[in-house]
Amino acid sequence: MKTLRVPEATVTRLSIYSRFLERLDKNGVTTVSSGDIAEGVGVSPAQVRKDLAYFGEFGTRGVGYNVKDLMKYTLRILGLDKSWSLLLVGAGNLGFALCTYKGFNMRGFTIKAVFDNHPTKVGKQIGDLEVQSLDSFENMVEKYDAKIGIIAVPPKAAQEVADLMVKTGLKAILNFAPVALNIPDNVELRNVDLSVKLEILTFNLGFHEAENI
Amino acid sequence: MKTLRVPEATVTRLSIYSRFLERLDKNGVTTVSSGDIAEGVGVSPAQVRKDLAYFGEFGTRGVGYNVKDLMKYTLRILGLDKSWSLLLVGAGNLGFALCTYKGFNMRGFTIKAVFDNHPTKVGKQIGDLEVQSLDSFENMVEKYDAKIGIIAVPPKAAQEVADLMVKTGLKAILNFAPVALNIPDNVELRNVDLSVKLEILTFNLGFHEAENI
DNA sequence: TAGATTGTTAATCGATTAACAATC
DNA sequence: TAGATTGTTAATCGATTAACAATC
Repeated sequence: MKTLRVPEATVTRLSIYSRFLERLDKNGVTTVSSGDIAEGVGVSPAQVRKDLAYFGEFGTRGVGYNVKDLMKYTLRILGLDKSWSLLLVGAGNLGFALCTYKGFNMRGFTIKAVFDNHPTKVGKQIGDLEVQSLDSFENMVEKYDAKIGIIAVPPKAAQEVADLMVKTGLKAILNFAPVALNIPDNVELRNVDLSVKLEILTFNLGFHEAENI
Repeated sequence: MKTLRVPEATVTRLSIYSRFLERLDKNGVTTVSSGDIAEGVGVSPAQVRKDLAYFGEFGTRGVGYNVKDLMKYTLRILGLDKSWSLLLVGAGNLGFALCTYKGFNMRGFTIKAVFDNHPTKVGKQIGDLEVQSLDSFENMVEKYDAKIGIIAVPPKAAQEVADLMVKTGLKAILNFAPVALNIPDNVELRNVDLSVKLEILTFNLGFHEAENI
């Protein structure tokens, strides 16, 4: 069996191509070349073709790719041909923003329940969800057959929440708390760190200034 | 001159080491080895030493690193030995969450002004900031000597906001809108894409299932 | 001194880029 | 057919890992 390991960078770009293709499709574009995609998302045409080649042959030489087809293929590859139930822990401002974030729904993600252990938060309404105590977490995992949890609690509480998610059988965690979590290998973990990218910017700003001296 | 290009991955990790060192320092730890750091943030000891070696020799053989010193060095390298003024455009839920996000302040970032062009948003209070119309953007860039802008508007409005930021002289942009922005080379741009990492998770979940068949 | 740990070099690994034959 | 564009291979580039001399 041909089990070529797919670089994570390729998956990241695939997600971006996929969204770009949705936009083209919405605008009525029917055919697209690797060069068009490359220009639209800011990579090289060779990169686009190489990335797609990990998964099959989707284009026609001399012509390009059918937008609707390629869009569907990329969505399927990413696992987005079905919808995903998310459980969110942390009903602070970030949790609230994530609950109402349109970008998730547009890609087939639905936050089914929000949890927080702070007494002032429990019972609060966020959109059409009522914030629940963590006591009901396990029940909700079952009820919604959830596989993915989102952590949006302060750093100190994050590991405890992660442990709960692992214990209750979630298979993947998206962590917004700026700490390194300890998680068994069979659970997927990715971190979104809101300030790291900002620090890359300040690093680069400082560096450029230094070069001018 | 020794101008070794620093990989962006190294800068990213440096930001993470830096925060870990702050935590150690707060806990009263005075000395740390590359192995300790590696374990704390989930990389290899060799990686830690290699990353630091881009910037100098900060440790003592046989001993390790002085926590407080290394913390200060990493902060300085990242440009965080001074504070940074941020201008945020987009007073939706995400903008609100970013305004109140503690993680920024803890690293020396302060959002000085929030902007939105929607009539229902202008004048609204977010913490101690009043949402302003974009008409005052240029004035605020000057007033706060801002170098960095944050975009937290819907995808369709993002390019227009980016153009304004470039025109008014900002040097770096952190973009939360899920679109590829067109920006001149002399302005730094980084994107935080909230759903891409989620899609890496679903990709990996699907892939693992397939392997079991 | 013996043990520990750094800084650095060389080896390995992996990802990107360039080039081009295949083919519509 | 001529022009365009894919899929794929080979070459290049860059980052990570392993190993170890230096040295506290």
